[in-house]
Amino acid sequence: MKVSREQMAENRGRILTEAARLFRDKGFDAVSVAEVMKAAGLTHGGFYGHFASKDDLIAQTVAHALADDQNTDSFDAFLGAYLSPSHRDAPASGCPTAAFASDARRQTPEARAAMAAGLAAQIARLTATLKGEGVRDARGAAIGCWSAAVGAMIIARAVDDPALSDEILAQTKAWISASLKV
Amino acid sequence: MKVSREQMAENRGRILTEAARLFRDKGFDAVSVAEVMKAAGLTHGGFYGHFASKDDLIAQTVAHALADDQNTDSFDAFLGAYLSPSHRDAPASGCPTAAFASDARRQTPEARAAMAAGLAAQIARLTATLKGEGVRDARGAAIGCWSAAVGAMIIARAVDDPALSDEILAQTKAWISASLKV
DNA sequence: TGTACATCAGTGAACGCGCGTTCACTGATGTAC
DNA sequence: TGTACATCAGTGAACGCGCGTTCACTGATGTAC
Repeated sequence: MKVSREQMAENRGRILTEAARLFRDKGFDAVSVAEVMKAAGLTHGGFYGHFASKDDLIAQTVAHALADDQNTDSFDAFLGAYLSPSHRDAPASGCPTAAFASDARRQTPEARAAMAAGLAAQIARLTATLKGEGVRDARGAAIGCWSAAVGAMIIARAVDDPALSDEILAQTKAWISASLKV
Repeated sequence: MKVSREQMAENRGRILTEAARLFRDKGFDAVSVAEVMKAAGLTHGGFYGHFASKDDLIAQTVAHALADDQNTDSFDAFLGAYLSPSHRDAPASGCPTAAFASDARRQTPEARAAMAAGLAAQIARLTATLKGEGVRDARGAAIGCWSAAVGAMIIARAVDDPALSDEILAQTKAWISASLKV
């Protein structure tokens, strides 16, 4: 049955939100179109009224998830929240860069372009924050810090030894902080 | 037809080598058992004489690929080779940590344990190298450097803007070097 | 404002396809004598 | 050392399954009068 224009826009938004959650949790390949639609409270057949293909959904989800990313805190507060065990243990609602970056390489040009745009925006945000805190070569530091934070999160999630995982988060956090105090 | 014991051992080794190459290039999900066997010059039916399942192959490939990792160079030489465009552009023969870490989260306990063991060994190797070069808190620095190097490689590969990708590698390399000179 | 009807968002059965895995078979290996 | 035969690594057809995608249909929406 047809639904109102507002309802349709809301449905589309819910598909994107649920896709962002499921893709971050399980990866692009392991989540089916039917699973996303069911999570959004719809049936799978209606999917193609909203998106051209699963690849199209992936590209739009990457763009949507990275655009939502904000970090207006002080750098220390941001880093503390990012490299925390609770962020590590909740990938479904966590950083889309850490969740999507590895798979992005194998996605369509549209998805990779969205990734590049989101990354450039995040680097710009971090550069502004660090510059405001008096860090010299703020852009170089922003790129280095962001690489270290994303890398530590991916590695900490890969490991099933909780002590090693905690140590990777804590040591990386300490190392980033120390290198900014120069 | 039956083959000699030596031939069988050689076949098994070739399956693991080809799996390591294909999995690094395309990811675990996108490579089929038949594709691995064909790359090793065999047919898919014989696979289950060597491995219990595809998951078993994944776990053994992760263990095998990470065990082969060595870096006996000076830290600067290692870092220069690691964060190079040529390494970024050849994931199939490149660092297995950068290739497997993100997907490891969703693999079997056996694969995750192999990941943890490989990571612990790599951190120990880097710690020894840095300690030998007079770095204080060598373990903390090793963990921070490794997180940054792996994160930069994953991000540089995710982006389809060559200038941004090159900048991520170069700036991360410079940032790591600078933070070790303190 | 009220009515008639064209539009179209969503439904669910169906499709072709490739996957992981199984299994009856083949024929070279390697052991028992 | 030579022969007979049991073993078993590898083959390739076949399986059941879940996937992305299509499509005829339904019925509420929203427009024309």
